[in-house]
Amino acid sequence: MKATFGEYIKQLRTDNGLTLTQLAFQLDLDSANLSKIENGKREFDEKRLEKLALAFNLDIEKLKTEYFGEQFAKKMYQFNCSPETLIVAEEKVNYLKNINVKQAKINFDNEK
Amino acid sequence: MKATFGEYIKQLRTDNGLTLTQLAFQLDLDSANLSKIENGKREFDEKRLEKLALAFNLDIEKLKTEYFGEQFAKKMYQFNCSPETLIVAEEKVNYLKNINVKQAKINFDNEK
DNA sequence: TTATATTTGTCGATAATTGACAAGTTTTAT
DNA sequence: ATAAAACTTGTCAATTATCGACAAATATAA
Repeated sequence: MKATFGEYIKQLRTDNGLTLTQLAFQLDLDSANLSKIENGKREFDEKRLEKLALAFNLDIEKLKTEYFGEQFAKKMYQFNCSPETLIVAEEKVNYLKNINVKQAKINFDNEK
Repeated sequence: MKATFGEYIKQLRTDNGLTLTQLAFQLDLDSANLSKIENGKREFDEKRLEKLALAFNLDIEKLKTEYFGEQFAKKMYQFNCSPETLIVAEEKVNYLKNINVKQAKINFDNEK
């Protein structure tokens, strides 16, 4: 596993024999900026995840997992969060999904 | 558990019998903006976590856990991330801590 | 009602992000 | 060795996001 998403992209790119310019074109990016992304000097924008998946025929879900996983890790490292943070996050995601389901049900019932 | 950090603050505030104006003052905030935070229309800035902990005599670590946990949950919900994301995050945090420890050791050794 | 508390809308200032280009360095091929 | 291609770095203007501040509207309570 690569520590940073930039390294991950670089790996993909070189493994597939692409130049910065070539990949940057597919991602609708300046090659100089892609270089910075690969070297951790800029963020990769989530709006380009789809294009990245397309470029290398990757599962978008796996890519998202990698991408957001790293974002969370960076934050946690930066602010010295306890591991408990992730457990809380999990609980809260479930809570969010639940209230959404319930709301959808209410809406559905009301439409009848 | 409250789903959003705003609700959590509101709970704390009302439980302690404070008005928006009173708490906002302690947080160095406009009461109107605190209201928006409580109602999820603005973000609570992490730089104020300390003041919040002070205002209610809370453990800053627990507060951070709650705060960042919710941030991650929101992102995951918004982008429909798989639960796997959190596992990846955990791995990556450990990885980040490790390389930092190693780097510190190298620096230390080189100083000798 | 009158006062107090809360919510909502808006706007300008400030800060963060991004795209773009130039200039530099490194790598590769001949 | 040198020329071309690939990569890196620096910078800056433009865009975008965030924030503080205030006014006005609504809700709550005395």
